[in-house]
Parts: sequence; C-alpha cells; structure tokens
Amino acid sequence: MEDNKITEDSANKPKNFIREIIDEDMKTNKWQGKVHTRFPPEPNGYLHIGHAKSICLNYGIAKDYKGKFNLRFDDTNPSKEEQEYVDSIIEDVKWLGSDFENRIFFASDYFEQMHYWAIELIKKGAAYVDDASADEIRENRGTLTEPGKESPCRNRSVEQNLDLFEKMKNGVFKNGEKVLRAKIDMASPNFNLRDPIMYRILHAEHHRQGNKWCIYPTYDWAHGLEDSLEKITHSICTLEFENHRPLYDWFLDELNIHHPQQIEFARLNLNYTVMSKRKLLLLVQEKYVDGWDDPRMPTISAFRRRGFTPESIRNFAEIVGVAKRDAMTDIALLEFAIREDLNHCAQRVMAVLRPLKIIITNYPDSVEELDAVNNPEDLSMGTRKIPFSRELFIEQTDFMELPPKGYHRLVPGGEVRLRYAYIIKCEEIIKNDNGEVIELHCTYDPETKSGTGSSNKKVKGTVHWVSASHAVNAEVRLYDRLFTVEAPDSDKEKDFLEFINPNSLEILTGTLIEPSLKNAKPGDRFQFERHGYFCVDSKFTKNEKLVFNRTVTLKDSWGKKN
RNA sequence: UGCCUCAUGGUGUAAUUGGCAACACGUCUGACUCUGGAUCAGAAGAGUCCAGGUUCGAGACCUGGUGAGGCAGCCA
Repeated sequence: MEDNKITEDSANKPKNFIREIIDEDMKTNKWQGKVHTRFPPEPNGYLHIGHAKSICLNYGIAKDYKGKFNLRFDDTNPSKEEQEYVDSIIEDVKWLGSDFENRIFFASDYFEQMHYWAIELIKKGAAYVDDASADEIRENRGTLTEPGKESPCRNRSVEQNLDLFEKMKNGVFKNGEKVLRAKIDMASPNFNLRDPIMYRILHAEHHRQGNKWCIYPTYDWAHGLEDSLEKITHSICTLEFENHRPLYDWFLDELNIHHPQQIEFARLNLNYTVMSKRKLLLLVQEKYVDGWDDPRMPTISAFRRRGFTPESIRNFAEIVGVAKRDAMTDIALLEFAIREDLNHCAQRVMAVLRPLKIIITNYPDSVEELDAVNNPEDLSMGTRKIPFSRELFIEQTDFMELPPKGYHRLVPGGEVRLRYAYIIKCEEIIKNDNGEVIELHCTYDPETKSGTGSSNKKVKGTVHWVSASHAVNAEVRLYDRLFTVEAPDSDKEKDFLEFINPNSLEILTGTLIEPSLKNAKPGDRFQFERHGYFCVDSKFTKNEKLVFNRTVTLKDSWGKKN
C-alpha cells in the first residue's frame, strides 16, 4: 500500500472532528494507513434520514481515505427482526450510492465465534452463569448513587459455569431462567460495567439462523466483536453508546483481539418530524401513514418515492456536518439540498393544478405548436413542442377579480403573458349561480408571440397554461409536514401523535398536464413551472392514471408575504 | 444524587501550535428575468452559557458554577 498519509480527497472535504482523528491516525500510522468503516443497522425497521447521515459519513470516510466500507446487519434479537427490513436496507444503502462491494455481513453469521469467545471468558473466570430473574438482576444493579449487589452465582466454579452455559445453549432452560454475565464490577459508577449480560435465552426463530440457537448474544457483547472480526478501524456510532465504550474496550482487551477505535457523534434530528424507529413503526402500524415509504415519512424509501435524489441526500449529509452536540436541524436545509439538485436536472413542464377555463375569443379554431425550453439551466436538454389552442386552462389562483396590491397576474381588463405563447387580456368574467368565477373570455395579441421579438409590450406576469383539448388528466399529491410542531416527541405531557398535521396530504384529482408527459414513468422527475418539483409516484400510478408526488415547492417570495 | 458528554448569529457547522469570530441555510433589500423560480449584488444578525484565573493577547488553556443530553432492557 502506498504511503498515503492524508489523501487528496480527504483533504478536500470539509473537516470534522472524526476526520481529524483519522488524519492523526494516518500521521502516526496507527492502522498502517488503513481505514475500514461500516454501517451496522438492526433489521427491525426501515432506514431514515438519520441513518442516511451515518451511511454517508461512514462511506464518505472510507472512500476519501481509500479504505473500505462494510454493510453489516446487527441481527442479534430474533424477536424484532425481519427479512423485509434486510431487503429494504440493502436497497436504500445501494440507492444512496454507498458501495459495500461484496462486503455484506450478518452478526448472526458470527454466532459460533462469539459463543467460542464466551467460553474463553468463562474459562478465564471473567464470565458466569446467573440464575437470577430479570427482576432480581434489575433490583441488584443498584442506583445512580448506590453500588449494585453481587449475585450469589458470581463465584461459581469454571466447571459449573461451563456446564450451565452448555445447557443454556442446548435448550435445557426456559426463556429468562439463566443468563451469562461478564464478571466486571458491580460497584462501577458506569452501569454498563455492573456485570452486563452477554447471553440471554430466547427460544425464538431467527430470520436467518432458524432454530439453531436458543441463546442470543446481547448487543453489548456482540457489537464490539463484530467490528473486531471485520477488522474495522473506526467504529463510528451515535452518542448514546459513549457510556458503553469502556465495556467494549473491556471485552476486546480480555479477549486480546483486534481493537477498533469507537468514535461517537450526535445523531441527526430534523424538525417537524420524528426519527425513532419505534415511533415510525407506530405511524405505520396505526395507519397514520400509508406505509414506511409514505412520502411524508422521513425514511429513505419515502424520500426516494417522493422524488429526492441520492445526490441531494448526500449533499444534505455534508451540509449538516458532524459534531458531538445534540442539534435540531432545520428541514429548510434538506429542502435547499433537493431544490438545488433538481433545479439543474429536472425538466420543466406546465401543469395546471386547479384549472380555470379561458377562451381566447379572437383565436381561430386551430392548433399551433409552440416551442418550450426543457431546462433554462441546461440548454442541452433541448426544447419540445406544446399545443396551443382557443380553449385553455390556467391556474385558478392566477386570476383575481379583486387583486391585492402587488398582485401581478391576470385581473379584469388586465394583461398577462401565457408562457411560451401570447399576451392575453381578460375581457369578460363568467360566473355560476353561486357567484364563483368559472370561465374567462380573453383576447390575445398576435404580435406578442414568444420568441418573435416582434412586440415591445411588457407585462408584469407570466402564467402557465395547458390546452383544453390536449391536456392530460393526472392526480397530484401535495405534502406538508407530518407534524405541526418542531419537536413533536419532546413535549412533557402530550404524546407525539397529538401533533400530527391533519393536512399533511392533499390529493388533487383534476390536475391537467401538458401532453408531453403522457408517457411519463414512475420515478420520473419534473418541475411543474411556478409550482415545484414533482415525481411520478411508483405505487399509485397505473397505466391509465398518472399520479404525481410533490417533492418540494419552489421558493415563493410572493406567497410568503401574503 | 453518581458517572459520561456537550455549550459559538434564527438553524447547522468553522476558526490547524492561544492572535482579535468564518461558511452554508434561513431572513431582508436591490438588479435581472417570458417560472413572484434560477442567477447576480448587498444587508441585518453572535462578541462565543456565566464567573474567576493563566497570558501582551482566550471561543480555544485552568478552576468553579449554570444549562442541556445520555446511562439503572435479558432493546439496539
């Protein structure tokens, strides 16, 4: 391996305290120039944006330091884990572009080795089988200020421990009857060192091991071993494991095996949503949302379905940075990341969400094909033709009979430009019996055709439209934040479910889109001009019915003021 | 109450051996514009939780407070 102290890639990335530690390790040659990270999810739910931050962090470091990145499932608890979650996690990590090559591992594949090591600790007199019940163990663990009490089983002979542990493994005992504990220090100020449990009896079927085992390693016992086995150099995890580090260190030192360096960082919190898997699962189970990938969820699969790009998520992960203090990140940062990306790559298109019919009274009964630019940010994306005719639809909100000051769209007697077409003038308003405007009669000025430069006429506003006889009907789903408050799960009295936003989903069925979108495919992303970015939904779209999800709105400096 | 960790504009992060607070988002102006978008130009906004100390000099170091988060699962 080359003598690459700090690679160019790593030097060009924004610094954070973890990269600084690694830079230092490279200088001191602590790991012989190697960097090996991993992402170790438990397959008990779908991945969310917080996991995405961790994935990007770990993969980004491995990539920049020319190291390796593993995906490893921490599947040590058969009662909560499922294959469906394994599959979704693999899909999400791949989608994010984090390349684990062929290194996809399972903690459960290490059970044999862990069991062997447990026996080694027993033989050293560093672990013992305890007969105490869960309640007894809890009672004897002590409190914040008092030390715990040692179990009567603590000083069993090695032979007896070996025998009992063997029986545990062979299914002689029922769930909870015995546990294997590390023999450390019942008086430690760190609870994790008060003889933590290494194995519990669980007569349960494991999603990959079947019924091979009836004892399962606890996370605390297993996790460090998994990292050690995979020769991980930097075990990056979240803050809540800080207190566990001395325990992992203890196991690794007792076993005298490869000892990764654990580094803890603050998990991502986003306002107006929740990030705990337990709460997300509840939202799914209780049908507050349509599933883990409901576009209102903060899961990776939901962002994907909603139209986010992997690039935007990666960019977001970089923007928010890495530190040790708890933080609440503003959702505006995420919205910025996706707008920035889509602005450059999404094709522009015209769609009328809430149609208002207009008739161009002086336009002939014919159809004209007009040129429209696909993306003004990227002219190489070309142009397309859009049909223009005598009967059109514009947005209801683009006409006001009694406009407020500063409104510069269509008003009675006023003029506005139809994008890529002509300037029209509102001549007559047609209302129904309820006094609602249902149709507008307008005239157009043939001299003002877009692109001809034949008119010097200026208007304040430009409005999008579709041709009535050519437009395609579509369903559009508008999403708002799932919760009405910034931190729904931090209220002392109220449950987070009480803060659910009743208007987080609005379904529009009468939307009319320009005909060029007729053959759009699930996953295709567009900018509906003047509205925002939309993506063809992959779940509800059928052959005869297009359904769009609004990914994010355009910034709106007018709407904000009014 | 014990242990661990953290504390910088509204939000998220910077400030390499102590040298006079930077960047991004957001907000607000203005310019431009056939998207009230994008782009461009600019502005406001913190004196770094508090109090001492070391130093010519502290956001960085020391001491003591205060505040926040985590830990008493056979969850991870």
